[in-house]
Amino acid sequence: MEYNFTEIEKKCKEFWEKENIYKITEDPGKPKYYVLDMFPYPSGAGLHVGHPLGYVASDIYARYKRLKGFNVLHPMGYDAFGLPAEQYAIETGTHPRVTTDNAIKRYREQMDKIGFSFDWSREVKTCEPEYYKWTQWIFLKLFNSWYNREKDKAEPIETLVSAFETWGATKEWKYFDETIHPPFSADDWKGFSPKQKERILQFYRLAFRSYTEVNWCEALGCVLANDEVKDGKSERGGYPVTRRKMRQWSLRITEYADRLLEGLNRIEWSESLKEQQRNWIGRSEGASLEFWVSGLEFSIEVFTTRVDTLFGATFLVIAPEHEYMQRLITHEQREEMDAYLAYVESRSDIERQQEKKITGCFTGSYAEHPFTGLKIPIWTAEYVLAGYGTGAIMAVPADDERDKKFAEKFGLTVIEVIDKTMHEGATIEDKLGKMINSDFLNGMEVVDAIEEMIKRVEEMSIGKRQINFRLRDASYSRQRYWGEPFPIKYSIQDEADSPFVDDSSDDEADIPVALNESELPLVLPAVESYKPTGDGRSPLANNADWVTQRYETDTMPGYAGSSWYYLRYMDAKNPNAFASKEALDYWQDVDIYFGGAEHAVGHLLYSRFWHKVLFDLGYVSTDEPFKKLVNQGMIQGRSSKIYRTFLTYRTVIGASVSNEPIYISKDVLDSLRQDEGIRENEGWQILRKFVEETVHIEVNPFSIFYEPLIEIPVDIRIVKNDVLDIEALRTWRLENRNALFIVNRSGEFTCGHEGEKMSKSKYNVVNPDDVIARYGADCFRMFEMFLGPIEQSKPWDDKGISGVSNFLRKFWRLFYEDVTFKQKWDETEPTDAEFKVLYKTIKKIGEDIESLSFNTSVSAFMICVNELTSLGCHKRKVLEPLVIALSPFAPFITEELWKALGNSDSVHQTGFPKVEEKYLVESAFNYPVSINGKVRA
RNA sequence: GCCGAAGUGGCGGAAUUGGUAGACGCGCACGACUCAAAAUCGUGUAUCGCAAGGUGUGUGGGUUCGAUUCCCACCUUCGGUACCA
Repeated sequence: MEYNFTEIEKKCKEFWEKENIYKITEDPGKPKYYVLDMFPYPSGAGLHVGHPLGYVASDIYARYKRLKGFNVLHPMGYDAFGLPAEQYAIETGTHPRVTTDNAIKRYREQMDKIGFSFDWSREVKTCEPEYYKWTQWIFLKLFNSWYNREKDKAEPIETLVSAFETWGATKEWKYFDETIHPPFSADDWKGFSPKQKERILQFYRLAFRSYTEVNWCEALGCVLANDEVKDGKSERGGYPVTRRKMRQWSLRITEYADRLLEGLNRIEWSESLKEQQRNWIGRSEGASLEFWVSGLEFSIEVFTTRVDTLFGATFLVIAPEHEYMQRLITHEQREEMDAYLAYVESRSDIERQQEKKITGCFTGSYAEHPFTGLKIPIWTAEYVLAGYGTGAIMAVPADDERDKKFAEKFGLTVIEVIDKTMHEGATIEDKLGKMINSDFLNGMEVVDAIEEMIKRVEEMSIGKRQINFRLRDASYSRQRYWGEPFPIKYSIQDEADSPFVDDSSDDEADIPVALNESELPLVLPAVESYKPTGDGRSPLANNADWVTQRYETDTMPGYAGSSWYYLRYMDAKNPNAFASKEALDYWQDVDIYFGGAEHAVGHLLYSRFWHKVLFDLGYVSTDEPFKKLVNQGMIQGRSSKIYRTFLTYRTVIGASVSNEPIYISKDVLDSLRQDEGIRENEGWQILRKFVEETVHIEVNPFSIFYEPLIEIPVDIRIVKNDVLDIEALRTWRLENRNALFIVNRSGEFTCGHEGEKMSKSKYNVVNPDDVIARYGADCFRMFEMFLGPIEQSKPWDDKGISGVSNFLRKFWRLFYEDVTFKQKWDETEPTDAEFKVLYKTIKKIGEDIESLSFNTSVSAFMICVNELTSLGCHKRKVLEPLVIALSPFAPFITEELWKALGNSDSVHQTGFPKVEEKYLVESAFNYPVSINGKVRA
C-alpha cells in the first residue's frame, strides 16, 4: 500500500476533532506541564515556513510530555491589536477587525494543516471584549496600587491613603523623596482637595499619568516605548522619532528594577537573553554628590560611579535640558549659550547618535570643589543626557574618555589622580591603580578609595551612596484606535486642552477616575476615521459620544494584551475572573516558553513585571511567569540572485555595445572574476564564444568588457537547485523577453544565493502549504527540525527534504508491502539484536527531546529504520513502541499505523515506551559507533 | 567601543566530566533494476599519496599519555547595545 499522506492527514484530523483528543481539563491526579508558544500577530501575509518552527518544536515537546504522563496545557491564540491593521484601515477604510479576522482565519487554516495538538477551546484573541475586559481589569489593579518600598511589594492604593491620613508624608519616612513632592502632615492631607490628593497619588500609582518626555513619532501620530524605538526610528515603519514632552500614561516598572534583575538568576533562559535584560535595566552602583554653585543659593547634584576620582574633577557638565540651566547662564555667556541651546534643539536624536560631535558651551558659572575649594567651571554639552542620573556629571578628564576629549577640545584642566604604571595595557577607564594627587586617598587602590570617599561624603552630608538604573518607566499611552480603551474617565475634560501642554493648574479639571469593575469591558467604539487627529490625540477623540462621556481617548500599547495572555489560557472562557483561583493554582506558571529573541526587552520584560504585580497582590502564586525559555532561530529566506550587465566588444568596424540586457550565469561570472587579467579561463572563453555567436565574427578576447553588474533577486519558484528556468524568467518579467543569457558549458544558467529575511519583495517566501501539499505535514515537521539546532538561525533550503521524505516512506514500508497491499508485520518474538536497535533508539529519542535536540533525534530515527531494514525486522513488538516514540514528530503517519496495528484509541494518548536496562547495557558495548557512541575500550 | 554567541568535509550539521573527529541527511561517483528516464535499492565519498603512511575541527601558543573539548593571545562571522557618567 502506498504511503498516501494527504488521505491519512484528512482522516486523522477528522478523528481528532470528533474525539476532541486535545481538549484538556485540570486534573489534580496528574502533574501539570505548561508548554507555551509566543502567540502570533495575525498579519495579512499569512504564515511562511519560518513561523511554525517554534510551534513544531513546542508541539513535539508537548506531545512528548503528554506521553510521559503529564497533563499538558498547550494553547494558542492571537495578539490581535496592533499597528499594521490600523495603518491598513487608514489607507482603505476597512475596519481593523475585518482585516484581523480574515488574517486569523488564514492563520488557523495554515496551522491546522501542520497537525498541532493545541487545545483550541482555550483560544484567545486580545482584541475581543471578553479578553480585553481583563486587560482593562489588570490595568485598574495597576492604577489602584502603589509600591511599598518598606515591604518591597505592591499594595492596594488604600494602604497608602490610610498611611497619609495617619502620618502624612514627612521626612521621617525612609522612602520619602523631597524632589517628588513637598512633605505634608496628616492634617494637610485631610485638607487637600481631591485634585491635590490625586496629584500626589499619581506619584505612587503603578499606572499613572504625567507630563513627561516621550518618544513621539509624527508619522504614526503616537508615542512609543523605548523598546519600540530602534536607532532613533520607529521599529514599525522606520519613521523618525523625536523627543517631546507630553501628558500621558506610564507604568512604574522602575520600582521593580531590582526584582526584575534578581529574578533572572532563578530562571532558565539563555545567557544572552538574560544579559540583554540586565543591560536594559542597567543597574549601576555609585554615589550622588552635591556641588555648591558659587554665588548662587543652590547646588547641583551629580551621579558618578567613580567617586574615587573626585580630586580629578576639574569641571562640571550639565545636560542642555537641565532644570537649572537658565539660572546658571551669566550675562557674558548669554549670547553664546542661547546660540548653543538653539543648536542642540535643532539636532534630532538620529543626528546626535550618528555624528557624535564634541560640542559644548560654558555657562559662566562656577561650582566649588567640596574638598579643595577650587572653583571649577560649569559647562553644558550634548553628551550629558537629561534622562540619566541627575542630568549632570562631574568631569574627570584624566579618567574618562569623553571628558578627556571634551577637555582637550576646550582647553580645560586635567589632573591625573590614578597611577596606572603597575598595570600595563589598562585603559583609562579601568578600575585599576593607586590614587595620587588625592589628599587622604593617596596610595589607596581604586576599589578601596571608592569606599573611603563614599564614607567621607556621607559624613559631610554632601553626597550618598546611590544606585542608578537605565530602565525608564514604561510609556503606556498610544494615540491610536486599534487597542484597548483605558477604563478611565475624567471628572471634567477641557476639549481645548492639548496633551502637549503641561496642565499644572490646581483646578478641578482632569482628574483621572477609574471605572468600576462592573463597568468593564469598556468597549472600543466605532469611529468614522482612523486617522490620527494630528494634535496628539487618538482617533477616539473624533467620536463625539466618547468625548462627552469624558473617557480617556488614548488606547493601550501593543504589549498590554500580550503581557498576561498566558494566564488567560489557564481558564480562557471565564466570565467572572481573568482566571479562576483553581485554574491558577493548578497551572501556576509556564514550564517552557518557545519564542523569538526579538522580544527580549519588550514583551518578556513587561510580562515579568505584570506577573510580579499580580503576585504581590495575591492573584498568582509564582513570581516569575516563564521558568524556561527557548529562543528558536529565525528561518531566513534563501534568495536567488541573477546578474545583469551590458557587454562592450570591439569588431573590425569599431566598438559595439549590446543593447539588450545580458545575464551572466553565476559560475561563468565567478570564473571571469577569478582572473580577469589573463583572460584565458573558461569564463572568458564562454563569453568570447557568446559574443562571436551574437555578432558572427571572430573577436579578440581582450576587446570584451562587461559593464558593472546589477544583482537582481529572482523568484525562487523559477529556480531549481540554483539553476534558472530561462524561459520562465522571460515571461515573468517582460523586459527580459529578448534578454541574452550567457550559460555555462553544460548549457545551464546558475544563480547566486543569499540568506536574508523572508519577504515578498525578495521573492524568497516559502509557504508551508506548498511544502505540505508536496511532502505531507509529517515530513514538513520533521524537516524543520532536521534543519539544525532549534536555537540557531538558518536559511530555508529544501534540498535536504528528500532525506526526510525517504525516511517516512521507509518507515511505512516496515509495515506494508509495496506492491502486494499486504501488511507486513509479524507477531514473533524479536531477537536480541532487534531489541537492541529499538531500545537504544527509544533512549536516545527521550534524551534528545528532553534536551531539545530535535535534529539529532530525527537522525536517530533514520538510523533505526536503516538498521531494522537491513535486519529485515517487521515485528510488532519492535514496531509498536517505535510508532509511539515517533508520534510527537510525525503525528499523522503514526496515528494511521497505530490503528493499522489494531488499536482503536489514539497513539497520542498512550505512554512513552519504557526502556529495558538489559539491552541498553549490551547495546552500549555492542554498537559503539551507531549512535553517538563514544565508548571506552 | 562594550556585552553575548559561534567558527568542524562540497553543503546542513554530529561528537565536549578530555579518550577511534566527521554520526545522520543532502550533493556527488559507481553499480543494480529499466528499451530508456524517473523512482527505488546497493556501494563509496575529509584530505595528500600508487602504497606504506602523513595531515587535518578559524590562527598562534600552552597544559596533558591524549585536546574539536581546558587555559592564554589573536582573527573572522552573527546577534544585541551604545555619548548611561
